[in-house]
Amino acid sequence: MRLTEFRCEALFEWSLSEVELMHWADFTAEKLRKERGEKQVACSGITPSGEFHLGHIREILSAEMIHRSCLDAGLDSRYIFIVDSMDPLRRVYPFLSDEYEQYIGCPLAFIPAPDSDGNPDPNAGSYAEHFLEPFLEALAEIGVFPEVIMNHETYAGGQFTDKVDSAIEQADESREIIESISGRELDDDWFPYKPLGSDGSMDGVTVTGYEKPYVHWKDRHGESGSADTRKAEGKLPWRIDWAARWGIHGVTCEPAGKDHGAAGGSFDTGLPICRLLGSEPPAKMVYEWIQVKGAGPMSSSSGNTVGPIETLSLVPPEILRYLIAGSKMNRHIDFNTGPALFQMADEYERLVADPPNPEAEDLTKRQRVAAITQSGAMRLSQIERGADPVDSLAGVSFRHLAMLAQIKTSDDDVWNSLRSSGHLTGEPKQALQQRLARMRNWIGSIHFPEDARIHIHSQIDENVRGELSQEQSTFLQKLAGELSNTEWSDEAIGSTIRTIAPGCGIGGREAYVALYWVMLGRNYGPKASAILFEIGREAAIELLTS
RNA sequence: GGGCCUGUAGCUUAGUCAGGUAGAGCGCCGGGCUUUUAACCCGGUGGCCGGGGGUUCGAAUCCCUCCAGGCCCGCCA
Repeated sequence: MRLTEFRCEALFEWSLSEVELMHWADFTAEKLRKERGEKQVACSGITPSGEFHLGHIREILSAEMIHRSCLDAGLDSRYIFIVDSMDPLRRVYPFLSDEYEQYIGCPLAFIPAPDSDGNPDPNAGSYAEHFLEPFLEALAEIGVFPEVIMNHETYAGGQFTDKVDSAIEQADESREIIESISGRELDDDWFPYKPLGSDGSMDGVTVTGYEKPYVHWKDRHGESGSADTRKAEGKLPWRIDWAARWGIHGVTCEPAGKDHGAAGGSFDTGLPICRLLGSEPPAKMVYEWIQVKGAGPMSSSSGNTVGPIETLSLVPPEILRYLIAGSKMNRHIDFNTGPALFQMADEYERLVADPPNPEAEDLTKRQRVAAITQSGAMRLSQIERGADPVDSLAGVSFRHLAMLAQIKTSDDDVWNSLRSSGHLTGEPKQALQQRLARMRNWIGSIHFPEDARIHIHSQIDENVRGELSQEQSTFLQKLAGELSNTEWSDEAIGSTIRTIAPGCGIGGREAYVALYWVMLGRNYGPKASAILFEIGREAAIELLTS
């Protein structure tokens, strides 16, 4: 704990003189302090339409890491997560039944959630909540606990009223900003507020007048009415809504995807609109796309990308955080749930085992930059802020767990194995249990790399038989005979192997190579005695004598 | 058409903003550990920093230009 505090202090010291040598989140925190002072509000948002992807995770983690960096730098920081629950249902998604046609244009907060068949279920709560819930659970797994703000509640609470009034009073200016910056032409009947019609949809509703706080409308059914701007009876159009909420919540930082960041995109129009409505906007900050690819055919039409929930079911959360923390924001991330996961885990574990020390004196500028960046990435990758990275490994390497999970079918056997090898004392912590669960998911999925898969043969392959020397064959025969009397434990089997080998005229290496050849069809592998143990006495003897 | 980002070793990349001898990890090769956590340790291999031009004593870094890739400009992060 004290060490962590010291490191944060040290980072801050660096920042004063060598701001450029910081991790991007720390750099941003420092920049925010200079521009906006001690109070910071980091923000990210999501539309709970049900279509989530990893880009959302990148956005959220970027904001959350900046928030953590602000806290680490001693700033008074909040991280808010705005749910666009007032956004309308735009189309009938593939996972919805046609019955949702009737809800198009209605705010997601006000329409029913689908049941398992995709039909509206009046007893399942709101659509927005329904999809938000599992997403928030996923966020909790990666250590993200935002202040959740449902945008429809902000409308219902009247917090938007002044902004709405301001936008309507300055409708011409708003229009001018959007048209000149985005380059697109707005319809003549464009109005900076979209009231809900008689059927609860904002589609086909025309504004007929404004008398604060009421927006009068006429809808496609010929009905007319008035929307109270102090309530959730309508909303601002996206480009204005976004700009308005910056002011309402005092947002000082909100990373946006590069679609919003493009010239003329919603960030560019948001900045002047936010000022038009009387508030100071956050500085423009844009992050690149992220893509996580998996193996095999996926439901998604665009290649075979893996969604955030599925990714989290396979990838350890700190590794996912590290993927984001270790990449610069403007860097496109291509990741896969195959071999790259092993590599990323290796890299992470190397850093944990041998933490970079930015304070070392004999470092070149380059090395110091790397050390600072890496130690920042490690710090921000922890699920719990301030936690010791060593704890995240729970004492077991990713590769070791991959092996154990394959040869031990029961979790208890894995724990026993870890106890006997000294990796574990007592009962496994929840973190370790989850690691194993994810590992099993991964191994059981098509994403697990084929060459990391252990295929235990049930009999000697003919090609393999040809490779074996006379001595090796003799060894295998003798071993088979001996195994029928050997105590069936990992250790005893190992000892038997080592005892028999010399008597067959071969060294230990050749003996093991022979064993691996017949068991796995390869000349190397995980601990041989452990595999034999797992195969079981009878099957093992059958294999060796086949 | 307008704009943004990227191009450095076989792969992933650091360094680019404030120019000062190209760094790292993985892979690969060799050796060690009298042999197993696909581990670990030591050594080695490997880059005209996308091409060309310019500024400079000096350029991966700044300027111009070209090439290649990705993306945005319809509320898809």
